[in-house]
Amino acid sequence: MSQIAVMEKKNSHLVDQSALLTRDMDAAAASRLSALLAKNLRRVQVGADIVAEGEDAPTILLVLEGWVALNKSLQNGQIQTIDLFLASDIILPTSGDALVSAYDVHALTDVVVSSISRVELDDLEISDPPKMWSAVRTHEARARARVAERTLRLGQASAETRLAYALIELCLRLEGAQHIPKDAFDLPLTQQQIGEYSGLSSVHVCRTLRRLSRQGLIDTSENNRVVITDIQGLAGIADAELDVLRSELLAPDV
Amino acid sequence: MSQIAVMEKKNSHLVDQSALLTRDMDAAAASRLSALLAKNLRRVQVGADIVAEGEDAPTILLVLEGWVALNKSLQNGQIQTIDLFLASDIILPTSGDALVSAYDVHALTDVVVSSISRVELDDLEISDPPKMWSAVRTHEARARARVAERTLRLGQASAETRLAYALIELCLRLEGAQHIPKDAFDLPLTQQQIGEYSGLSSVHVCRTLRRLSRQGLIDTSENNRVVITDIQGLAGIADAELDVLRSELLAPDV
DNA sequence: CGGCCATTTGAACGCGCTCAAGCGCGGTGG
DNA sequence: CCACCGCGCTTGAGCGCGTTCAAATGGCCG
Repeated sequence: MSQIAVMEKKNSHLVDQSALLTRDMDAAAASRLSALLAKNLRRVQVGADIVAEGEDAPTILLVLEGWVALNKSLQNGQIQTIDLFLASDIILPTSGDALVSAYDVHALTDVVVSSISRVELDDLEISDPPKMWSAVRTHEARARARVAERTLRLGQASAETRLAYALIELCLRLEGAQHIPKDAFDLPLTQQQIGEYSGLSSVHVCRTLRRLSRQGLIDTSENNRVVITDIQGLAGIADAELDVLRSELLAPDV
Repeated sequence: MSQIAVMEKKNSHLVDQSALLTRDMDAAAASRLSALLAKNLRRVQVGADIVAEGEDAPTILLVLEGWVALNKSLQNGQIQTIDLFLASDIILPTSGDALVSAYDVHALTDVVVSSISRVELDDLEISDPPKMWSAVRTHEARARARVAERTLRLGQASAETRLAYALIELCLRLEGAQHIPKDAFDLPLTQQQIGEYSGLSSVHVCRTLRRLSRQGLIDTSENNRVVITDIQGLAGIADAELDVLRSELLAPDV
């Protein structure tokens, strides 16, 4: 067995995440795409940038494992996290000009990603039907819904509401196939990073989390872990309805 | 001439905006799509909702004339404008479930729109190559860039920066084909609505606009009209570089 | 044990909000 | 014609939420 073949075997469970891209493709096209993704597999350590702002960026970036933040920052260094991505999510790091990234794509944990560059995409397009874009559109619709809900609260709601919402959002996104909220989960973000996500200072994140915790809504005693003890109460503070939110954020693949 | 034919003639300059969708299609497909858009043409008055939150929504909504706001609101009635759309922009009002809108789509001026519903889209897809999606993706990339830039400032920047940025953004989007910023333009928003766009109260919008005006950066003496008198200065306060921003927001159609 | 980083808590400031009153302008009707 | 609205803009006063600065505490690893 060649070294590459061994590597591909070892990583096969990761590339399986790409099933969402290859679905509906004919077998030949699907295997060509899988091979491309296996070739472009990349492991990135916690805290490193997967793509830096202003760098050349792939057109499509696939998260296979770990947590990824899409960040933008002001000249004074203040960071805002535009969106968070988990395993199986699709990141489109380029804005209009389709070459250079307008964002920092940051590894919040050790991460495994794969990617498709613009030229590779053009090569595929020649031979493969663009069924793939349908999956990309679904993911983009979910991302739009997430960003809109967060923007609403960032612009109009209190710190308590913003944080409660962030927790509810992550809780729902992590719930997976079975439709029960995952009310206890690892949250590999520092309070600083939670603040970057919700537009708050780390100090105020701390205060507000403790307040939620004192109200008996969450339990943060274990480090880097959140237990939601009263999801209805938390959803109330987040100004969210769980069912509605779920249908927005977890829309099925079309 | 039949009445419908007359109407289609009268509206032809509007449907021409759809050239961006039909580009690269073969003539037959293009004319079928144009006919569909002409059939679905709709005029909406200032202040009316084009699509209300929770209603069935078209998959693609095309703005042919006027200004449109994509709004979300909290239970207490507070409104946040997620994005603004001008003539020739494409709105994707559905989130995940692809049927019901998660937004209010609101006419800020008298507006002409057209739309393609999910079923119409499926019908087209059968016969027409999905070249159209390429245009949609381009527009979506621009929309993502806009939302990201605004989210960054909504989360991290002062009222002055947010407002300066909003003006710069609109100024660039209105500049059109020639690459000179349109430094004087009609702004058909009340200060209340500017506040909904930038996450500020109408009172503070007023104060901040006056401050910008006192600094000699803008002139708002004429009602519903903005003249940018020092675009470099304004860009400085907005924490933006005009060239970079332009390439993000006005990316060419691929 | 010491060193480092994240979290926690306190104190004080200030930006942007709310409440409230006044102003300017266009439209309507006596 | 002017009186009278109604709506949006303007300005003032005061408050409160979230910030910054600072110091103390806690947890993890060398």
